Amino acid sequence: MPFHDMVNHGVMPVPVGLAIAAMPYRPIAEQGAGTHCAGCAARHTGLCDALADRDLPELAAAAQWRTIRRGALLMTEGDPARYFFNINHGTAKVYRDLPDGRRQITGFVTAGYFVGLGMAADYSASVEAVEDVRLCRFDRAALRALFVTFPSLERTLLVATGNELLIAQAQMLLLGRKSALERLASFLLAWIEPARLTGTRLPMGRGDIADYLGLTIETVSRNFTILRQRGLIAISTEQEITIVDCTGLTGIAIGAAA
Amino acid sequence: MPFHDMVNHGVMPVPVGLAIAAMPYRPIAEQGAGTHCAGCAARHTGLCDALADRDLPELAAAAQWRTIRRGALLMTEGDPARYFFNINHGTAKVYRDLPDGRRQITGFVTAGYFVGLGMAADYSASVEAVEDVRLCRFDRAALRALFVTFPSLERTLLVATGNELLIAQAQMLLLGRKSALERLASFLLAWIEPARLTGTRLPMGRGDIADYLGLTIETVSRNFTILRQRGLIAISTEQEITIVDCTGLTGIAIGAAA
DNA sequence: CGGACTGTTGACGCTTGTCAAAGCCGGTGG
DNA sequence: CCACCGGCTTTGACAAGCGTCAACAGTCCG
Repeated sequence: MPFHDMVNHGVMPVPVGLAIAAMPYRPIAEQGAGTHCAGCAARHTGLCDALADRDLPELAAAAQWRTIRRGALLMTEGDPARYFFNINHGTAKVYRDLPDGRRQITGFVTAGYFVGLGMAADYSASVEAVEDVRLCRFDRAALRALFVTFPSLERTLLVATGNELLIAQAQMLLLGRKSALERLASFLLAWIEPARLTGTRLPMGRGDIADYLGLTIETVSRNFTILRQRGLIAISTEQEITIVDCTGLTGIAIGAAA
Repeated sequence: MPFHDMVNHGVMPVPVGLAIAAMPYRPIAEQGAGTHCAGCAARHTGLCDALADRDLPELAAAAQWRTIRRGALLMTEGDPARYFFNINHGTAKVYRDLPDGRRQITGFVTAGYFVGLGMAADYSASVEAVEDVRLCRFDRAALRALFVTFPSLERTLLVATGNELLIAQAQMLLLGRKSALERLASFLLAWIEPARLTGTRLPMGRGDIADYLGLTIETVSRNFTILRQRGLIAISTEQEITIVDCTGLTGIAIGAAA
């Protein structure tokens, strides 16, 4: 449900992968993925979507299923980039830190997203699970070798990386030029299905939202209150959020004059 | 000479293409590129570097040489994305605007850079020449068709797009978390060769720097003065800039405590 | 010489950050 | 069942960094 296609001006554009509708829970520890790929619920939302069924085993040989607990790290900035990830379920935050502790979350990744697209020798950012995450982990070297046999893998990654770049451009506009209220409105429109009448619980806390929008926790909280008092959103005691006035919220998000 | 490899924290990472050393000026109007490719000064800095000499004619068939005057647009946000560009000389700015006129420059592109990497149906940003620009213009549809014959083209673009993404992440950290002084220091380190003793003239004006760093012209100007007064840089009357204290400037740029 | 453009500097105000405290909720243990 | 504790969120008072408005200086060019 997160990340909807909005108008161009800075409301976040479409994501790299579509969220999958539902994902039956199967208690998977750590194992090779070979036997699972064909019937995998993420069969057509991930990297494997680039291949035909008969070619899946070759890809599966380079992959492993993993479950990452909330708060655990998928990767750490500066470590050798051994793996490439494909999120199947859950949410993780991608971030960079400054030496004195200031943090910028450059993006949240959910089902269907790739992690590790920038192909440098070392990871360029840290990634931490915001809620429990299930994913497919690929060995980078093995994956690169498969590019020769299956150019469609490279095509899929090129499209995904290009989309990430567009999202990044929108986020630069947000961080460089939007007010706190405009940033929060943009964020909510990207994460909450506007037509949905029941409340949506965001997986990340106020601190993560602040680090994503380049603000402080207090400023985020104050602007939540402003949006609520103006009747644009509703917030339940369980922190479930509903968009009440989508038009008004969009107007704020794109920075329409006054 | 612009864009040097810095430490990780937020000083902009390496660019997608290396700047070429020198580029002899030839008054080229508008013509097919076929006869020029083999001897082109950008032969090994652009898209053509992905191909062997004997395969160049096929790529050249989809390309045209162009010269874009300072202030002219390469593309406009929202227009159908017919072309793909490879800069050979000069500097251009990539930007997005909000309806009320606020502008965010998401990047400057120089020799070796690709423009139009995010493969959407419409251009996602506007691009304007900051100084006269010479470039190779490719027809997108024709280029896509060549991907089948020459997968190495796709590989080159994937690497380039990945690098752009890393640069974008660094810029998000800059825009979201760095002070005005830290932003300017980061920018100067990316654009001026630190070891160079003679002054460097930046191709863009204060307004463009402000739009790139998410600041105003006045704030940029004030922080130039601060860096100069602290003895970190020198500025001649012709607006040529020299880095005097690279260590100190780097310390500010990465946000080292105090 | 005069006008346009770019860059610099100053005074002031507003948005946002900082510091502090209180409310709310869930979990734990008596 | 209730008291207590810890984390997260909200709210308030205040300060600081940056934006806004305005004036002025330097350069280019007619």
